[in-house]
Amino acid sequence: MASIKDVAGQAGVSVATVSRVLNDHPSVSADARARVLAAVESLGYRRNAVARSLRTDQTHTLGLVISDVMNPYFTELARSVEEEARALGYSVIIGNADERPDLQDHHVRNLLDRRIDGLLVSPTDGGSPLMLDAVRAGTPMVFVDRWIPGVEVPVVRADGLAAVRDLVAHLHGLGHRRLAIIAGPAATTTGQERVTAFREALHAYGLDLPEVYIGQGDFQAASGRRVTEGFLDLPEPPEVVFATDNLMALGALDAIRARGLRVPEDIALAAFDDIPWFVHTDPPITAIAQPTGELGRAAVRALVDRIEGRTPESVTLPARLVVRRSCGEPAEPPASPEPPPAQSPAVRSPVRRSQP
Amino acid sequence: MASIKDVAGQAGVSVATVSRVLNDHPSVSADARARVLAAVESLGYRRNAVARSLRTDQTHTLGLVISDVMNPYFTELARSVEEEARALGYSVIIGNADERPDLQDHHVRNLLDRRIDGLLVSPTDGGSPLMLDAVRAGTPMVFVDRWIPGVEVPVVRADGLAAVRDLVAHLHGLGHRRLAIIAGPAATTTGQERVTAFREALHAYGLDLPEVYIGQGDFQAASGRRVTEGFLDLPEPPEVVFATDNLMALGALDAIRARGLRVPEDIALAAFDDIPWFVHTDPPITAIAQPTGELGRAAVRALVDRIEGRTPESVTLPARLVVRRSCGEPAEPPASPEPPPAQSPAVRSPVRRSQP
DNA sequence: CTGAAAGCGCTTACAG
DNA sequence: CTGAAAGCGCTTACAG
Repeated sequence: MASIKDVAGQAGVSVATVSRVLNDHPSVSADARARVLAAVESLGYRRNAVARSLRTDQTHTLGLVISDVMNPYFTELARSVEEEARALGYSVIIGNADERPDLQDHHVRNLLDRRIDGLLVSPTDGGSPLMLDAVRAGTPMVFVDRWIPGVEVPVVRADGLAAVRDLVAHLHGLGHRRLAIIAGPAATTTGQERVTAFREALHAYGLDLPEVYIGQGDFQAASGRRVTEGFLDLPEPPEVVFATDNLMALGALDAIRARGLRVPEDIALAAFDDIPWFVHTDPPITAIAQPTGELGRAAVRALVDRIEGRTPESVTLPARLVVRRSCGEPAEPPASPEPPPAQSPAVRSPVRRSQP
Repeated sequence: MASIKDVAGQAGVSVATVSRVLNDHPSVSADARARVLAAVESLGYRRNAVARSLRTDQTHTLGLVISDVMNPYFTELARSVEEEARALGYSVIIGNADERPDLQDHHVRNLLDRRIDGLLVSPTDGGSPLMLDAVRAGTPMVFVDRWIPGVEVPVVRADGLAAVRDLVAHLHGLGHRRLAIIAGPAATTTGQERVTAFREALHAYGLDLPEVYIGQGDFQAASGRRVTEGFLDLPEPPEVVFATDNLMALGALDAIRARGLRVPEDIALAAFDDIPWFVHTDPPITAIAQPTGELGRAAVRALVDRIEGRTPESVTLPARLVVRRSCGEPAEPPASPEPPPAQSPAVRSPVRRSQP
């Protein structure tokens, strides 16, 4: 592949001059510039980013380590991250941890070796020595969605507290009293927070969250299936299952369907994270929606701020409840024989509901 | 960040020796090795992959340019690609073209500049000059899923012909005669092939595929919605809509639902590409499933073969029909005069069907 | 087994 | 405005 030296030779100038026109440096004569450009064209020259990075000590690349690409929530997050990064002149390399700490470390190591300018991570665990070292070593870093407590790194995330409270209010209003939750890994902040928020919201209604109604999942579909089967085997099964991510909700649906039970008649289902398919499942699933695109963009901005010497800020955006039919229809008609605004006519028109 | 020079200093050896132990070169004394390793540890040294790549002229990185990460089919493809690549000692950088040729070129350019060792692409169009140049320049390349006719590059893809024929047989058996298709971009091979396969299968049953029943989509949900609305506005709407990817099927569902119509009673729906959610949509959707993971892995193997000097081979794997309920119930019970094995009893047990 | 040295392809003060 | 030269952090023949 042609190098800058070849271009210089062809254009009859020094490599310094070639470099200058390539980098839009002002002090280059129009004539030299023209000759260089012509040589670039005729040689099909492409700048070697590897050499450039070595010399300038910047790769203009961001690393993104997410817990699971197959989870539509993270897919969307990754997409918005790449978009914003591109807009700011960076590319991004995605590392998929698949909810495995060892894989997460593999990717962090790889990304660090590649000298990415900064790292965006949604930690799968409480923080490996490697990750902690990276922070200590001064690697520009920002946490998205999940974070590691006690580590001095900006966090960009959604606060689901209010939405979980709304959800519990909705469920309580529907007459449900035995509510169960499929939790995420205790080592993740989202895994813990969602359970805590749920428990507190229940307490506000004088309800308890007994241990047997807390199933330990790992944010993957199979665990949602397993936990739900356990719930259904209970002498007194819950009336509602709240899956703390969309994949576990899928698993829960699988399990419920496999027993020949119906949602919401036999058991209600709600999920954290909203995805387009929830509008079309049978029944449409009530979910807590995060401002995913916003989160991704804000995270990139924070990281780039940090990289470029500005002061990055943590960002917390609210999540919101999207009521559909998987928890049952409201018993009380508002104002008239029918359902209240939030879960009324629009319920039947899911398309509109999911795109407010 | 500590460099190899720092390590050499600390260990009291030359940088050459450090490099040798780092690369497991045999001729290093046990003593030197130990001192180097100790220095690496105490300094927290991490090899600079950028410098290494510049020197060795290989990045051990594969580029993957896909048409749309948000499409679960491609997400899974990307995942399997990364897995196989990792197993073979490569990392992968994903470029999301979002079905936009300009974005596709952006990523190809970026990847080429980064000197990736090889490129895996699922082309969004018929081949930009940039892409063609890259092939001509000898960039190791393999096409996955879609390809560019006339270009000498191995192709790894699924053949949907037989599955489309099975689908049409299924639809015909259900009594449907007016079948419409939502096509993908004509510039993509999959966009064309699926229409052709569908038309030919229809002919085999003496059915026609009139122009008005061919809707031009772009593999994105919005186009599925738009095209389906057009179908529904026809004086004589089709009895079946076959969406040639899962996102357009989602859009079609949206459009059908918005009119208050039911699937399959008012209109039947089938899709190309199967995804886990199709089991739980209302109704479960009949789809053509590709061996996605296999495709991703085979593509990586072909590309790495090419990179490492072996002769890569094109691979074509069969897709298969997965019958669910979105096209209607078989009129006749199996075992008797009607449906062939492919669409019999299991139809009622979608969970099992999707996980054979 | 070990080290000095060249060189990968760039960028960037420094002189002129 | 332009070029010679140093140097980024590695690897790898070449001598010894």
